[in-house]
Amino acid sequence: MTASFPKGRTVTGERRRAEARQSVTMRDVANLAGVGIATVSRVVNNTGSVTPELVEKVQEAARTLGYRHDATASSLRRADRRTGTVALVLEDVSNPFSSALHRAVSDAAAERGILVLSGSSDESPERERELVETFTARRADGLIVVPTGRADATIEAARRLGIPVVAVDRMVRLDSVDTVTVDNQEGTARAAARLRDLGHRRVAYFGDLATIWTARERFTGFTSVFPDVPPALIRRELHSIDAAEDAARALLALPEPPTAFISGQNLITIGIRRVLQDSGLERRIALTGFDDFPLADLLSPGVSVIAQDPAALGAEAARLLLSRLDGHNGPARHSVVPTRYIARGSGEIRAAAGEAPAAAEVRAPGR
Amino acid sequence: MTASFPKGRTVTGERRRAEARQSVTMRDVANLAGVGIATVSRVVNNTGSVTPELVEKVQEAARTLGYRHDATASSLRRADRRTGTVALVLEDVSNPFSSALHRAVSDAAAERGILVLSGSSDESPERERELVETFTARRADGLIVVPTGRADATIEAARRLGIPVVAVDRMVRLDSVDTVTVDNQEGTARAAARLRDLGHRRVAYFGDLATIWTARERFTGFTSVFPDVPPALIRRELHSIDAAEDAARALLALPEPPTAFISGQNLITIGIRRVLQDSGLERRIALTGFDDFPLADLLSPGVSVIAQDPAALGAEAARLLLSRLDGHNGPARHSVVPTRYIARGSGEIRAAAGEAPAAAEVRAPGR
DNA sequence: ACGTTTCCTGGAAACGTTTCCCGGTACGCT
DNA sequence: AGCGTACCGGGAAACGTTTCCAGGAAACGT
Repeated sequence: MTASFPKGRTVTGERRRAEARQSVTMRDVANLAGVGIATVSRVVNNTGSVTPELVEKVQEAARTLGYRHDATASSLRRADRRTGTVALVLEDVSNPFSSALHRAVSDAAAERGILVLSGSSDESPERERELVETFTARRADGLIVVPTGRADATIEAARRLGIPVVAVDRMVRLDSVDTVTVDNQEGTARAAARLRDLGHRRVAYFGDLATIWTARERFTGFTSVFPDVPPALIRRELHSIDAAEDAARALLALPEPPTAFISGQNLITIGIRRVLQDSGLERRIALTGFDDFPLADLLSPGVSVIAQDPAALGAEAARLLLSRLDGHNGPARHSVVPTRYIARGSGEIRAAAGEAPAAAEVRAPGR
Repeated sequence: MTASFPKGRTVTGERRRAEARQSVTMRDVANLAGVGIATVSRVVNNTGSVTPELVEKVQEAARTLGYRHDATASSLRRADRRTGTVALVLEDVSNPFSSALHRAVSDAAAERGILVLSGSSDESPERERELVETFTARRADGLIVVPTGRADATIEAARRLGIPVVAVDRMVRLDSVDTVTVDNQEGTARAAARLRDLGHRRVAYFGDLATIWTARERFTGFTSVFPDVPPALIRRELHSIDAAEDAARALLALPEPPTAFISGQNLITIGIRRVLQDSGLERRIALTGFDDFPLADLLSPGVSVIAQDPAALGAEAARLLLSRLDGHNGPARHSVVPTRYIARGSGEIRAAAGEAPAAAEVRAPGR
């Protein structure tokens, strides 16, 4: 009895299922309800029309059997081949910017019963490539990507497969993908101009990896206001708090240290601030950072930032993607969401009168 | 020619596919390579053994045709029915604790080529239920859940379907699920004892919703050290920064305000600190929070915390889940990962000599 | 009252894959 | 040389679903 089963058609299947406690299928439900399998499908998806009486019978049967719809089988057969899944490639699921974006996308998707797959590229093109490929293999209905900028070929491949893609936070050269970005240049330029107006001339710029589109944009914004800052005050390729700290320490040791810092990114801002604070300079040297971070307001002085709204970014990306899923088929669209300058103090510090403030002056208590 | 197709077997399929630019299947590859479809499958999964020569031919064909493996069809037919997906139900994808956990799980999964589906329950049992049900419909191979504690029935249902579940951060009453939690009681008790040893007697406790297991545990830890703190100093059901701020303000207005606060959670800690800081009391009244948060060290004084390690939590949860996927079938296991007290200053403030410091004394400049 | 349309239902054919099973070839052993 | 074994490859049957199609009953119009 346990060894082998007769070769008969359905008998084998049902026996095996019963034996192995396999999942209960539409056929089981159909049998119990005494209807055709097609009817069960119609009831489950409540599509087509079926007599209320039968609906009740089917639902009853499904309930007693503990039937669970199988989404994979469904999407395999379904005409549109939809899986009800969108995939999200972030830089790092755990950083605040990414995760706020994640949340916004997730919410927009959930509203339509769509699930979100996600992964972290860690700024690595290979990893991005892997993720995009896995996601397309999983037949995600659409892709939202924060592109590293060096795996565009893979994104294009996904596009050619007919999967809609929207690039978020960073522009991408392909003309088949929607993008939603932030006005990086404008925001940085505005913050820079503000420092200029406060009398700052020696303004240091600390930026992220130049492979990152936003980093380049922000830097451009900076140079548009300070076209001839000495190269010694410019550091790029900074991608961690530690790197930023080292660089900041180095600049402060200069004979003519900067009177203000502009940071192109979160972690850099924190690194600079930490060094400033360690040296007791946080009230003497101005600091403005791109991208807000939690608790920036609790520090004293508060850290002024050019805030972007990752949730808005995510929501807009989701909107674009969902419209594609709804069949919209126009040319690529490019949304730009505005930044907002938040004055908290650190960006409102005036330049000291002299080019290089005397040490004594520097150490004076801030208030 | 465009209207209808002859009824012949393969012809129809191929024509249609060509016409509609459908995805290319194994059959297409098999045809081009001049092999059987089974061989293509073997090559793609590199299982079984097939002549190097044929492998080459198949890969060549796959390449020229741009063949993409279809994971949904694959998992449908596959004997183990694996989808290569685990699902993660968090409280909120975008909060630092959740997202760090997310990241750890994601990394462990990625190592095995497993993808992660995620969703936010927002502490709502209905939402948790929905998520778990959707995930099981999607046939996720396993589930990692931060349970609200009020949707256990659904979790049990998933378990009965044979899907391994691990509950993380919070205990769950079911004996079919592995759990990994933090030593909430012990950690809180230790921090409380420390305050007691610094002379504090009027210690306020601010806790999260009592429906949350961790909140109850932490509170228990607190009362074990301060069994008879006046009820006025105890606030629970706090779940946002704002709520914590209001409560903190109210307590400070008391004739006998507390000399120390213990916070059961991140946002509460921040709320308390903000109020303390607004009142210039951050150096007079002690504050210890459960769960670390970024920049806690940059404030001054730094905020002392009972730190948990969400990444470790996630990694352990992933480990437990993956072992189940690998076939481990023992009874439920319960991991407890330790907390760590981080002294940064705010938790090291001594109690003032008098029971209720005079107003003048309180307002004196901190330094 | 009869033809025609509409509606509901069930059987069966896909969807793209894995896996079972069997035929065939090559090889090793006696 | 003959036999057995091991191995490789292909055809076809699943997996659980949706969708096509056709049949039958009911409703409708004249």
